[in-house]
Amino acid sequence: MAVEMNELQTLRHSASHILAQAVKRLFPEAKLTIGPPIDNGFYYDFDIEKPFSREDLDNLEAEMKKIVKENLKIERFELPRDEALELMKDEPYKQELINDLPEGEPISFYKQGEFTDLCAGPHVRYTSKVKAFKLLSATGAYWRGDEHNKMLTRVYGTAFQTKDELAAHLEQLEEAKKRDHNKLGRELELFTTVDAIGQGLPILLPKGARIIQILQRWIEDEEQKRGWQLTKTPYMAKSDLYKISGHWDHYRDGMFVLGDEEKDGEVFALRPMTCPFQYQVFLNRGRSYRDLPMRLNETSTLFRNEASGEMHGLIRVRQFTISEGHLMCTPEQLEDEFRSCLELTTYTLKTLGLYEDVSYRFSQWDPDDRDKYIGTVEQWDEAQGVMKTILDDLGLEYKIGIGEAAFYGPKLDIQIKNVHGKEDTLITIQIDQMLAEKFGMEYVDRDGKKKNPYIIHRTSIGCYERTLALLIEKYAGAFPTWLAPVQVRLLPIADRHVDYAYEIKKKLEAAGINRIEIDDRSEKLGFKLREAQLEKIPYMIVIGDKDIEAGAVSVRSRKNGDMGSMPADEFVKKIVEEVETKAR
RNA sequence: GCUGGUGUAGCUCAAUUGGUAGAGCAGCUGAUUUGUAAUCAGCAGGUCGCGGGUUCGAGUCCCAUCACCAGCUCCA
Repeated sequence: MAVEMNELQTLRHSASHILAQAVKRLFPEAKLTIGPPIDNGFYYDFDIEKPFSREDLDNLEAEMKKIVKENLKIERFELPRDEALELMKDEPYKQELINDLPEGEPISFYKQGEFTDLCAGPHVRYTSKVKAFKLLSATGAYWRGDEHNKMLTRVYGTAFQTKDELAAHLEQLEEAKKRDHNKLGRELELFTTVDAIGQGLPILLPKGARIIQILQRWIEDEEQKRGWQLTKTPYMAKSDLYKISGHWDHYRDGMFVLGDEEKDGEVFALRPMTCPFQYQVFLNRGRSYRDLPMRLNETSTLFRNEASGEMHGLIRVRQFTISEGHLMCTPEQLEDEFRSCLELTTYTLKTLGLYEDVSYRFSQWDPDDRDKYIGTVEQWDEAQGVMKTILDDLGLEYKIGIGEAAFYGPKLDIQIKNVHGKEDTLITIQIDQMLAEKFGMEYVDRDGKKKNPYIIHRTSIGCYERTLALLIEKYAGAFPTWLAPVQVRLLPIADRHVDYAYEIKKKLEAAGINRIEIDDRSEKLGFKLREAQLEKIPYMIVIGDKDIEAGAVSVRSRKNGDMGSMPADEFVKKIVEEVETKAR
């Protein structure tokens, strides 16, 4: 059965076969596995003794060009299972794939010149169709995506209909690198890392910390307005707590455990999630249905012992701070409360300018991987059923992620792609009907009976580090004025203009605009900034005799260029409005 | 954790086959007082990621380790 593919995907698929053919010519001992088209190109995985170097890739690319020039016809044929296995007798991975094909499924091959590959197709008809391609990298990848399997060598490449499109794509990859938060964030002095502190533990420098402070104050106030109560709970707890929650059994590898269980009577662990701590607020006294919904929020620092190869800039770290809330409610309240959690995320995403960049994923459990989860099949069916009803009522477009659920319940994950196209979860809203039972959380209902509340786990803005990373990439470091770590830079032309610059600074500060730099050479406060930093500042104000005479400022904006001279008060009014409306 | 790559001054990069570590920008000091986001001069700055080894001699070769990058796996 041929897989659905558009023209470009078909072209890329054929490019991957040409790559495989080139590999077989130059490295005959290489074993073939699979080579599909992907979002921006294609890859092919090979089992080979020594991974390909960049030089190998260049040689392979040259060989591919030859194959294209040879203009080989690409022909499809089918074989019965025994003949298929015989044809692929030197290709163990292909044999495995053949054996996995269900009975009755046709076993198809594609042949081009001396090269034949087991493949469902489709393909272009001649190798000469694949004119514009490039091999990008060689990395490791597990056979069938399973870390217990052998690591293969994966070659990534891309292909386009025309050379111009290819060139444009490669150019775009270069541009993306310039926006990469991990590079730009360091250049702009938002964060840094230090060998002696360790992996996944970034230092937020003053400018980066300031942005996070602005975000945090904004979101805490917003949550309060929407009925969320702030809590502050401990950063660690005895193992007892995690044994109740199930973390000890299901999340142990992800935790930093302090002390030795064998030697010490008590063992502590840093918290990887806020849930079990915040539940204690609910448990503080007996609860009635009148207490519900109870919306608790915390700006919560979490610690997760991620595997060493996982850390990445500010996107994946071992210590992070998240706006994490837990909402206890009755079954009747669940849908409305879920909706309001979603509305809050829509509001934050729209304000930040990320709304149009996200997609939704309904993350469900994997019934075949029971060890990963607590609860019964019935409980999961119920929780996922409730969530599906809510999502469908909301008319939300989502894809389904099997095996992406939390160990205690299904999630609505709000996904976003970074500048390299890699997807991560920015925000999550989860429905949990299991932990309340484990923790003995109950409320007395109207009918006098004790019941377990539903719990919604949710974040409003995600974790500050990751959100900052995506904002850096979204704006290429040129943050909207309300977020910019430097909003205005004042540049007095001569010493006699310095006093006036400080007057302007005072005026701005009185109006709440307080991220200001003055280039004051007489006081030796002036400093040069790298170009990369300068062009990110929203406003530069040049001050000279004419301005002082007129009580004006000469404004140059990042967005609109030279805006000429305007009364100082007018500029203050303008920038205040821009900040208050959080204009982008 | 796995595969591969990288690590020289705050940043960006140099350093023949192993033979005394260089430059620009940033920094400091001084001069300049200027109309639209790099004014001029001088000075200083490095146990070449850290630790071993080979060698008369290591930034260059070998081993180990840490960190960073890409990808896989895993996840907010």
